[in-house]
Amino acid sequence: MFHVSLIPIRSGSASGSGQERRDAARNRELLLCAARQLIEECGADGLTMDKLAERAGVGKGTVFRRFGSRAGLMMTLLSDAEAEFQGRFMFGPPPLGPGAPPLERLIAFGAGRIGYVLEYGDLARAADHSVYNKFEVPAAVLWHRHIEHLLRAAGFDADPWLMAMSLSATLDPERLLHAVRVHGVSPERLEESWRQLVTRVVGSAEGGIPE
Amino acid sequence: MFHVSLIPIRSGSASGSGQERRDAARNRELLLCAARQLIEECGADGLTMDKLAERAGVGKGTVFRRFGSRAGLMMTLLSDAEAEFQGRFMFGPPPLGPGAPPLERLIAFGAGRIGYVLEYGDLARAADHSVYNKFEVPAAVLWHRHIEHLLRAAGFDADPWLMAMSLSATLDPERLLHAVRVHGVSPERLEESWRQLVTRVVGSAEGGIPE
DNA sequence: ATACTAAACGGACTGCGGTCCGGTTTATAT
DNA sequence: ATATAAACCGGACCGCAGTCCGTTTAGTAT
Repeated sequence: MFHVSLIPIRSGSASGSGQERRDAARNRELLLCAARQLIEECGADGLTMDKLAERAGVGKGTVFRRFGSRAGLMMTLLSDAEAEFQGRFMFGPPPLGPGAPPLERLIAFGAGRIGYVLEYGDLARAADHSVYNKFEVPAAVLWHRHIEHLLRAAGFDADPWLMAMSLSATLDPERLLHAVRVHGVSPERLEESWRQLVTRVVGSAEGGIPE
Repeated sequence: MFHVSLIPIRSGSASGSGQERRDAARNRELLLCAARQLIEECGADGLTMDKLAERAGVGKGTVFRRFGSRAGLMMTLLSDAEAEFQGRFMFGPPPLGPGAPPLERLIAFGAGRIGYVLEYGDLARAADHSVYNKFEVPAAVLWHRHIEHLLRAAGFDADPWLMAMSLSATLDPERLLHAVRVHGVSPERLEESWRQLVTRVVGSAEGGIPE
């Protein structure tokens, strides 16, 4: 398993030019630690930026300088899991990773994403809840590109970009969680419906070449 | 064109038991009028509940008692257009209304919805932006049921409920507007991609019976 | 050690959606 | 006309995300 430059999730660690100042690093750890504590106590939805600042013993400005927004904080908290998932579908073993036929990979991608969303629940939803351009977040762009690429590889040649958007919409955390929590849909049912969807979309097109 | 009981969009007019009090009716009109003014001046996103209350010359509490929330206000503002659209796809002429084969109706439904969203833009987005259960709004439930019904009629028998959810996701105002405004996608491209999607989903299933 | 600068800090402040409750108005019954 | 109760009103109030700016601090050059 490589650790080559995945898509930068967030300024999780000392990246960019120069070093990170000591106090900044200390506060970052303090904040992340306090955030995990609070989420355990109140749930992701119960975490407020004020409580976080107070718990970590820093000013509110510091919280926002570090994470930019509430959604940014949530992304940072998810960044490990996210990087792991990215690693799996980009470099991992088939059928999720390269080596399987595109359709198989699409099916596995959806299943993986469904599992991810159900595992992290509110956290994933809160991370998506950036008021504007939640579609331009690096991770989201990567998923979109990945789906688009698999569609092309599977021989789908009618506007793969838009079709990838439609497929991404299906995997939206808010919708998935709503189906599961409000309507009691099982993860297996979600996966099966996703399988139906992508299978039919890719269609009886020749099936594409494994890669 | 019938005016039989469509799905109640919002408490648009004096519904329910008894009469609406005079002052209440007056204030409702004042508020709707002021809201339209403000949207013309500042756009839907620029409308705040405080500004609205001030402009209408009523207290803030009155605004929320009337509409419940910001999203509720937006829905009320859209209720005429919404009722008209509902009337068209439920009772209007084919291919949107009954009489055409299910697949044709599905295609027409998507096109209609795309047109609707693009026409009302931010207003439609703001109406959807109810923090919780934006999926349980009566109008949304109706669309979902309609799609599900058309899927069944078209011979799709593998979890039409979830598939309707996926298709609804594609028509989400936020996504559609993002594609158009940020990526310059044309309405025609959206419609064509929707056509591809539903055609493939319904698949080479026998095609269903016109109804 | 000292002086200097850029970065980080903190908390008061703003604007927003939404709630609450004591006072007021309207319709109805007498 | 008068009493009564329910519906309605207004605006102070709350919690929250996000911003601003005067102050402090960590590294660096001398």
